[in-house]
Parts: sequence; structure tokens; C-alpha cells
Amino acid sequence: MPESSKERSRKKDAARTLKDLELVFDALAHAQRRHILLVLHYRGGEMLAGDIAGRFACSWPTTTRHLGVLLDAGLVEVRQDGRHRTYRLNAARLQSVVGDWLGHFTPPKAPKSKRRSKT
Amino acid sequence: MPESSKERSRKKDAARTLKDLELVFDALAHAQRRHILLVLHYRGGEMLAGDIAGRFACSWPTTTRHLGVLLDAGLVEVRQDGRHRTYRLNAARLQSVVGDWLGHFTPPKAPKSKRRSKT
DNA sequence: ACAACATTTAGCGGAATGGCTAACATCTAC
DNA sequence: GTAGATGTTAGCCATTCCGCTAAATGTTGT
Repeated sequence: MPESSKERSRKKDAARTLKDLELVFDALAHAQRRHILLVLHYRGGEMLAGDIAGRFACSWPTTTRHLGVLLDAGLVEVRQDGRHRTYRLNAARLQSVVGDWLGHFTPPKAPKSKRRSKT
Repeated sequence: MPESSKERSRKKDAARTLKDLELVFDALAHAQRRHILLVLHYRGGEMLAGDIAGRFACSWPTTTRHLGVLLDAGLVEVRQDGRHRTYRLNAARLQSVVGDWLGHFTPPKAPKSKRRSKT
């Protein structure tokens, strides 16, 4: 491993961003998954798997799979709590991946420059 | 029709928002469609169908279908220009639908209240 | 070790998605 | 009107996605 962690993380970031967009937007493509994120947020960011599953009409395994997709996308994390599993919302990542992408569309101003001042 | 237009529009807005989220996030779920929006933006917001199709590896009809999905979602609009078709980006809608949804996740502050002051 | 609980994994069937080629429409120019 | 350019529509096929039920996993309490 001849690369410094800085270099490595920089390269990875570039490569990761595309895959991340893919994973995140894929995850957000399903209404129930968007809904899970909202419920998580409004209940303080953390919930037990069972509490999440209980709030949705579909079967528990179906919800488990949705949670898996969100997990893959990095939008939630999971932690084992005794015989429960606690899912935690990663709102920062949601904001950063989606928000950054959305940011490309903001201005009819300087599109890709590094923003020289404010002009 | 006993409803005032205000009530009606309020109800419709609520209903529309959900369908819009569905359409928009569905549209954004495919990398090429996200790419089309970016290309449109960076080339000034308007392009001919052929210019768009020319920039992608897949067949022209496939791109046409992607454009159709974006059109359904309201993310682009189309206008007939002689024998060309010009597609125009609707960045405002992109910002508003995605941005508003993302806004739900911002603060560990006042989540759904009408914001009483600033507390 | 056993039973009960909390949750995931396996596997299946149906619907939707995305790619292609070929055929169709429409406009322009001759 | 015929030819060519510019797209779109139709139809097919393979893959992915999403729902379900049934079975497996791991954890706690006795």
C-alpha cells in the first residue's frame, strides 16, 4: 500500500461519488424507503427494526430488504442492541450526496469554476 | 363541486406532491437520466434531441425513452422547432421538489411545527 | 439445553425497467 | 411527390425489483 491515506481517500472519493450517487438515488427511488427515512428522522434518528416494520403495511421481510438497500446506500446504519437491532439515520450523508448533486443546478451563474469571488 | 378553489388547490397540492416525489425520484434513479439533466444544464438549459442522443452510448430510441421519463416528471419540457425538437431543463422544479423534500431532514430543531420564532 | 423472541435470509412469482431493432411520422428541400 | 433528415412509437427480450411465505439465525431467560 504505497499510497498515503490522503491520496487514497482522494482517489476513492472521486470514484466513490459516482457509485454513491447511484446507490443513494436508487435507494430514494422507492416511496417506502423515503418514508422510512422520514419516520426515522421524526422519531429522533433511531428506531428498532421492529418499530419500523410495525409502521408499514407490508410484510416484515419486505421492510428488512428496504432497510438493506438503505444500509447499502449508507443512508442508515445499524447496531445490535441485545436481541434488537437499532437503525440510525445518517442524515448528513443524505444531505451531502443529494444536496451536493443538486448544487450543480443552482446558478445561472458560474457553472463549474471554483467560484472566483461572488461576481 | 362544493369546494372553494383554495381548498381544492390545497388538497391537490398535497396529493400532487406525493405523486411528484414519486415521478421525480423515479426519474432520478437512472444514471443516464441524471446525466442528461447535467448536460442540459451545462449547455445552457436547452438542447436538440439529436444533440442529447449524440452524447450517449446507447441507441437513440433508448434516449428518447429516458427523455420521456424526464418529461413525465416535469424535469424537462419540449418544443418543436422546425424539424427538430428542443428539450429544455426545468431546473426550478428539480430544485423545488428534491430540495423541499431534502429540507425535511435539515435540523435537529423544530421538525414540523410552523416555526413559532427561532428558539 | 430449551423455548420464546426479534430479525434476517432463501426462494419464488409477477410486474416493471431498460436495452435493442425495425417500422412509422413529420418536416425540409428539391 | 420523392428523398433525406429528425425523431418517436411498437414490440421483443433479459434483467431487476418488490411483494409474499417459509425457514434459518442469533439472543435472552429458565
